[in-house]
Formats: sequence, structure tokens, C-alpha cells
Amino acid sequence: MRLSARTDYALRAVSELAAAPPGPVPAERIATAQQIPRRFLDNILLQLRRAGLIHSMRGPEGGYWLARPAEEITLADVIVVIEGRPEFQGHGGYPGAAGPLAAVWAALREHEERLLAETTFAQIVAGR
Amino acid sequence: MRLSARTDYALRAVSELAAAPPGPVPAERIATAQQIPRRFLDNILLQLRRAGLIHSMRGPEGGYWLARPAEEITLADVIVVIEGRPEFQGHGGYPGAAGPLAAVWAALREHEERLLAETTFAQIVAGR
DNA sequence: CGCATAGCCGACTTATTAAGTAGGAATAGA
DNA sequence: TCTATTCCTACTTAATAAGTCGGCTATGCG
Repeated sequence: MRLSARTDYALRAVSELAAAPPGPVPAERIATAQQIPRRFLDNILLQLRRAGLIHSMRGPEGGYWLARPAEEITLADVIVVIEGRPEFQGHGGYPGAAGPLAAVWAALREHEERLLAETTFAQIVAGR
Repeated sequence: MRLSARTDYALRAVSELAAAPPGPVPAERIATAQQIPRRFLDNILLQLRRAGLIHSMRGPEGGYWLARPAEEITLADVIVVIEGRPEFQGHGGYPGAAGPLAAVWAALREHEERLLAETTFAQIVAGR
């Protein structure tokens, strides 16, 4: 479960939005709360918005908020947006003696995907 | 579960050794069987030997073999040698709302480590 | 209107790591 | 001595990650 800084930041930013009271949260506030470089965060929020996970509004009192209730957004949703769909080849076709290794990777991946797809930000905010 | 080519090759090479009849297996044979660039494989086998996982002998009829029976070598053993001990900080100290994320990573890592530490090359060779 | 506060956006830079290569020395057996 | 093989350090090259930069655009308020 390698996690890039970008993905990590994205998950933390969404957590912050999930925990905030209704209404726009400015990027600056998220950056401060989660210790994320401001410019970099802009970049990430943009990506989340384009994917439809969050909404935004400009101007004073502007900011970001979740597009859906926190109960309906999973960790997997965010990860997929940032890292793209996991490649399903990669470990395809191990020759000879190594063949069965593929089954191990498949088992690991399945468990990982299930946990990430079952955990919502409502749970995260609630302390899980 | 990100897997570098180096680690992947190492696991496949050890699988090949585990499947071979007793006696030295030349790197060339492993490279051919597992489609691994020869020079790169040399490099990896050297690392495995220095870690004590495999033994070697030079000259004609030389090659590599497992230092212990395949029942006693796990996937985790090889991975640790190649990638080093997983860093246990990294996800330390999530501020504010993101705090509970740490528990998710911990759960994932634990499951992953357990599976890798329980699977031996004897099982791999046997088809698991 | 005009100003302040925010988001929007593409391009750029820099550091690190991954993946593989090169060249040759040492050793074992025939 | 010849040949097959391991041993070892260092190098190169490409990709990715992480973050920066500069400036534009929209919104609300007085």
C-alpha cells in the first residue's frame, strides 16, 4: 500500500471537508489544518473538483465542500481520482515456477480494495 | 502493494531455485526461465546472497541454491532483503480530522505483512 | 465602480528513485 | 591454461514525485 504524498494530502483534505460544518471551506484553512503546501493543495483540489467529488465557489466566503454526503464518499473514490484506476495487468503471466505468485497478489489486492471501498469519510470523521 | 521490478524479479528467482532439483542453478538459467535481464539478475542474486538467503559457487557447474529449505523461506524474507524494513513512521501523526486514517493504514499493513510472512516458497512451488 | 478574497489553470523546476548497463576481477573445474 | 561462472563497484538514463510560479477569473461588498 504505497501512498504518494499527493494521495495522502487528498484524503486528508477530504477528511477536513467532511468534518467541517456545512458551507464552503477555503483552501487556506485546509492547508493550515492539514499542513499541506498551499499551492500544491490548490492543484489537488482542482483535480477532485473536476472528478466531481467536491464543489467550489469563488470570491470572498468562497471555498470547497463535498459534492455528496460524507457517508457516500469512500477512500477508494478519492484514491481512484488521484492515482487513476489500478493497472490490472502488471502481474500478468508469471512464467514457470513463479506462476502461483499471481494468486498472492490477487488476494492482497482484493482485500485492500474491499477495505478502501467500504470505508467512508463519515466513518473517518467519526473516529471509525 | 506496490512491487518494484527488482523485488518482483527477486521473488521469481527464488521461486525458480525452490522448484529446481538440489544443486547449483546458474544465473543464466534463471534469467531465461523468468525473463529477467541477465546483468540485473546478477545484481539481485548478489544481494540475496549477502543477506544469507541463498548460497553460491563459482566456476563451471557453479550457480545458486537456497540456504534453507523452501518451507522455511517466506515471501516476506525476500521482500525485506530487497526493499528494506518498511518504514513505520511515514503515516505518523495525522492532524485533526484526518487522524483516524492512520488506523486504516495500520490495518492494511498488518494484513499484508501477515500474508507475506505466512506464505513460503514451498507453497508457491506447490501451487499454493 | 473598484477592491479584496478567493478559486482556476497550465507550465515549469528540481530531487529522488527505478531500472538496467558496463567493465572487469576472482574462482572452480577439466 | 582455458572456460564457465560468480563477484563487485560504479555509471547512465528515464520516469515520477513533489512542489513552485505567474497570472487570470469570478464573487461579494462598500
